Parts: sequence; structure tokens; C-alpha cells
Amino acid sequence: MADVSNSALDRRALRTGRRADGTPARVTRRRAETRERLLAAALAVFAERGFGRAGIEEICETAGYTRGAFYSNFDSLDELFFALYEQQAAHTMTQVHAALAGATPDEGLPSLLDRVISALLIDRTWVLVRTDFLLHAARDPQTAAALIRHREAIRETLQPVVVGAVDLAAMPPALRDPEALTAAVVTVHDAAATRLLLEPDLTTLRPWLRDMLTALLSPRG
Amino acid sequence: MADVSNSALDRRALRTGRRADGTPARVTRRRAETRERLLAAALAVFAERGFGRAGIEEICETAGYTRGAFYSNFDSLDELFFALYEQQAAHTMTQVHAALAGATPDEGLPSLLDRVISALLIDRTWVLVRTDFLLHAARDPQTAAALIRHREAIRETLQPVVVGAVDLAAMPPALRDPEALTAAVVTVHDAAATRLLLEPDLTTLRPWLRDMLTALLSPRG
DNA sequence: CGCATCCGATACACTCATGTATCGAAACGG
DNA sequence: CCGTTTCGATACATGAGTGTATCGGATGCG
Repeated sequence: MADVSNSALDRRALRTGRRADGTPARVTRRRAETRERLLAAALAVFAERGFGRAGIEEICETAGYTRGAFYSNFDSLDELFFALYEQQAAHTMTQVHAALAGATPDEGLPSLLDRVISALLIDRTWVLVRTDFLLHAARDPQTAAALIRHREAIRETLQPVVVGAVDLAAMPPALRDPEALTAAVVTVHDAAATRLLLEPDLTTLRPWLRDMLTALLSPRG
Repeated sequence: MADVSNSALDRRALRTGRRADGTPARVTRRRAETRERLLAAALAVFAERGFGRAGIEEICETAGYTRGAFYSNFDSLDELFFALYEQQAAHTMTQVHAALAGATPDEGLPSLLDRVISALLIDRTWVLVRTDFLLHAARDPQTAAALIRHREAIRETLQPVVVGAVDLAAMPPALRDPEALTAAVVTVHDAAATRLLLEPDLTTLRPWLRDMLTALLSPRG
């Protein structure tokens, strides 16, 4: 009995990175590598087949492992999916911060937009999976909460920059509020992502998104 | 051998509504009813579970049938999914036309927007399934073609109305082209649909969408 | 009203993904 | 290096979903 309970705790420890007593579980180099490859493979498989149709074995095969590796690292496909989202979300935030770090106070709006756009609208693969995640969130409140949190984080990062680059007073009433304005910017970006799903040409889409944002943010008479 | 080939032809006849020789296949009242219920059930199940996770049996059970009914009416889940999309797409087009039919030439932009919005942004259930369909299309060129066609149809219906209600010359360069402008309107609508997935409150969203569109279409100085 | 047809229920065989239990091998600590 | 721990491969049991073949009953026509 003690063995069973210990084994359960160990599995939990492996996932959370902590043992029951709070000491960090050892994470070998091999293990980290395996986890990373599984995540990368999951991204590819989810993109190609969709989350709903992706099988555990398929992912392991793509990663070059068997299911033993999967069950050693994750408890379920949902957990892997969530981990993948968090990894990518963190990566996105890093990119956005990096893009904004290089901005100068008197930089023009178009140039600023280009920075953010190339940080956010990366590749179709991720847009595919992210949209699947959105649908997943739409059906599960807990996932929705995580997704909303991430979107909030992006919005908060963007907000001071947007407000600094735009003449708020020259905006139409609905966009005069900083939060509303930034939310609108994020939403337009979402729309571009949707377009990317049907029209895979990124080089056409980026200018289009820039034009749309420029139009949205340009002063009114 | 002749029997086998005949049977195959009959199945095809049932799906296409035509026999091999071109004479219309008989469609009994019961059959039409069954098909309709299966479509309705599919909408519900796809919305709740997602296309990828939805099973044939689940849909039949929801509709109050067994799988026998399904295989008598469709060849695959994909075919049902597609039929469902076409049904809803046709319905949407009808709604948009009806909304525009009541418009007067000198009607104000806000009122016009309200008309179209309440025709397009109906309910969350359909948005869920439609988004799943979008993902499906993103992975299958043939489906993508059908989806693009439908979007084109909506755009073409909307275009004269949008152009009539807006001062093109007062638009920023990127929106001065009628097609681009109408496409932008449709895209903003898409964005609203995405928001609906995370924030299910339709009564908040509709005014927001109207504000966004108003902001987009308002004249610049 | 009787008959031929069509529809949908049922039973069956089969595939395939999943989760678990076990074991050899790699990695790390001493 | 050697022993211990941990990782991931393999084998197995199981359940769920699929497609087909067949059958009884409903339906519509003459």
C-alpha cells in the first residue's frame, strides 16, 4: 500500500518538478530532451491532424519514441496540449518584449507596428494549433481562464506602447479608452490569424495586417 | 456482380438525389425528416465535443436513431459535416439577404450595421462548429475552396451596401478599394466571432462589434 | 388493400488507440 | 567504476468506435 501511494506521488513529482516534501525532483538531461522532443512533435502532429484527431502514439512516433516515454512525462494528451500552449505562450511573450525593447520613444507608428507584427504573426503551424486551443478553451472554462490570462498579459504589454503612439483624443468614442483600443488591436491581430488559415501566404498577410491596424489607429476628422 | 454494382449506384443515388440515369430518386417524408434530425443532432454534438472528437454513434443517439440511419443517409462523418456547413451557409445567406431587403437608401450607417450584425452573429453554437470547419478547411484544400466561396458570396452581397453607406474618399488608402473595404468588414466580424468563443455574452459583443465597425468606417481627417 | 420498395435497427467482425505492468538499459552519485 | 535510481521500450488486456450484412417493419403506390 505504501508503495502504491509513493508511486503515485512520484509521478506527480515528475510532472510538477517537486517531490511531496518540496525538494526538487531530479530532472536528468535525457528527460528534459525527451520532453522537449515530445512537445515539438506534438506541435507538428496537432498542426497536421488537429488536436481532436491526434493520437498519443502518433506523437511519440514523430518524436522518435514509444508511448513509454509519453506516459513517463505526461498523464494525458490534454496535459501535453496545455504544456505546449504554455511553452509557446511564454515564447510569444518573450518575442513581444524583445520587439518592444528596441523601440525608441519617437519611433513612427508604422515601424512600431512592423515590430509587433513580426513578433506575433509568426507561422501558420502555430496558428493552427492555437486556434484548436481556442476551441478547446471555448468548451472548457478552466482552459478558457488560462487563455484569457495570456491574452491579458499581451494586452497589458502592448497597452503603454499603443497609447504612446496614438492620439487618443482623435479616436472615435469607442476607442478612446486605452484598454478598449489595445483590445481592438489584439482582436484585429486575431482576425489576421484567421485569414492566415485560409490564405497561407504570410508575405501578403503581414502588410495587410499593418494596413488594417494603421487604418484603425489613424486619427479621425 | 450486377447486384453489387447496382447497390453501389443506389447508394450514390441516395446521396446525390439522382439515380444513375438522371431520374430523381424518390425521397420519402420519413427520410427527409431523419436527415434533418441527424443534421440538427450533428450541430449539437459538434458544438459540444468538437468535430474531431464527435462519434457517429453519439450523433445518432442524440438524434434518436441508431447507426443504421446514419449509414443510410451519409457515407462518412466528413460528408455529414460538409452537408451541415452547406445547410447553415445557405441559411446565413438567406438571413443576410432578408436583413438587407428591408434597408432604405438613406438609412444611417449604425442602423444598417445593426441589421447585418444580427443576421450574421447569431449564436455561439454555430460559431463553435464553424470555427471547427475553418480548421478543417485549413488542412484540406478542397474544403478551403468551399469555405472561400461562401465568404466571397457574403462579401459580394455586402459590398454594394457598404460602398453605398460609406464615403470611400474619406477612407485611409488601404480601405479605399471597395473589395478591400468589404473584406475588412467581414474580417472584423470574424474577430467578433472569435471573441464570442471566450466571452459568451452576446449582448455585450454585438454593441462592441457595431462600435468596431463604426470606428473602422468612420471618415478620416 | 395488397404488394414491392425503402428505411432504419440489430448483430457481427474487425481495427485501433489507450493505459498499465514489467523489464532492460542509461544516467547519475559516491 | 559500481550500485542505485530513473527512464523509456515492450507486451498485454481492454474498451470504444467503425463499417457491413441482414432483417423486420414502415411507407407509398397501384
